[in-house]
Amino acid sequence: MSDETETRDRILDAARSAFLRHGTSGARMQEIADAADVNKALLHYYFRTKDRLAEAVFTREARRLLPPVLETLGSEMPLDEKVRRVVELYLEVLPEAPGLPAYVMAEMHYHPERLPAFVESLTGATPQAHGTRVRRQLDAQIAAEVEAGRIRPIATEQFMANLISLCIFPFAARPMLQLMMGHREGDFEAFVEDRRERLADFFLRSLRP
Amino acid sequence: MSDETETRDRILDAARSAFLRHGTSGARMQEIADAADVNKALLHYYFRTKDRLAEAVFTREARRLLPPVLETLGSEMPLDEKVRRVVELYLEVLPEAPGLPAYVMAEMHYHPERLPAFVESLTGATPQAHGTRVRRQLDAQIAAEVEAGRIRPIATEQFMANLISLCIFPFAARPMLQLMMGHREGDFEAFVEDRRERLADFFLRSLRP
DNA sequence: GTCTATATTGTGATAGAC
DNA sequence: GTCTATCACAATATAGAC
Repeated sequence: MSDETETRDRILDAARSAFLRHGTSGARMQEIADAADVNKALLHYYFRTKDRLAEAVFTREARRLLPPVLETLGSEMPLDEKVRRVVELYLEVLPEAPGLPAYVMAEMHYHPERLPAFVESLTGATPQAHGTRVRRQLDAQIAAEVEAGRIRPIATEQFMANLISLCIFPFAARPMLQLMMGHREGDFEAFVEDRRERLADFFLRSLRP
Repeated sequence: MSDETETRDRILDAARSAFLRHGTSGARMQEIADAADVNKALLHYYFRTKDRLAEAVFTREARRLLPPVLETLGSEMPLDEKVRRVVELYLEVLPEAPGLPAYVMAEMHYHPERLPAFVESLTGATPQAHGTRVRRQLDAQIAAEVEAGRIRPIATEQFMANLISLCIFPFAARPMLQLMMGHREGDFEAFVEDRRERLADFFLRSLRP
């Protein structure tokens, strides 16, 4: 049973790699089995279908990304700290996961109907509950900061969209960015390093009165 | 031959719809044929393989998005005008193309080796040429603005990444954003409308000294 | 250019031994 | 739990008539 979970994890790792490189339907069960060093039949033994295997991978990856960010945004932490924390979280994890954001966004478009149940199983709460909790917390904080004259008025939706866009997009569009910027070996890593130091300030500065 | 191009376009439209909804390998030739109201064999007559059909769709879509933006960024236009123009371009086109950014980004990750040749065929110039032209033009403009004390120093790469991220990401991650924001029918459109008016200012404000 | 019919291979999934 | 062998069908691609 240590073997059991070890094999299961090996399959998940192999599947993750294949799915991120080819997409769910582009990946081949045979390739995953080979990479996990097991037989194809074993994939079905553990996950029944390709679709469920993809779901397991998707869930495992999302669990690393969504909960910490939602928790941070919905917390009592001061607004500027939240911004720094979210930037930190994303720029820490995403460099280790090339292809993940693009894969996730594409799959979300291909199966939007699965999303609500997915988030629910992920957080233990209905999406609406999370949505409104984060939403209200940010609404209140932004209103208070505006009232105190520390930031300009901004719609909470735009605040969230801007922050998350700046964190995730460069990783999702990495091949295009590298091309546009004439990147060579290692340039992207340096770009990200620079970004880790400056992104939060860039964002916060745009909120100044 | 008016028939010829008309049929070809009908196939491209049908393929576009299928690819954006299911991805290249997830889409079925039969579905495309049905939607275009032709037989499957005709798809191969016009495009030989599914892969070439996908490439044709990809190219046609990218041709609408990349050249105008690269041209704007590489032009002699003042920096703040460039920002407003790029925001305008993207927020004008992307609402009509749900699923396109996510599809494009995923496919770029699945076939990064095709990208250089693709950009070359698209713009008639090598990616490096475009890259450096846009790059140098922006480098010079940013340096001049900094020198004049009108903006804070910022690396050109961060400038470009930030601008493009803010424009494209919300459309690429639309399903997730809608969920996080508790959107109902029409809410996303209102969000985009608001964004069209405020995004350029948000970005430019972050550059202020 | 467009169709029907068919070839052929790829691929997810299962049966059953060990 | 893991394997070998195989099924069943889905899906791309082609041949050839009209």
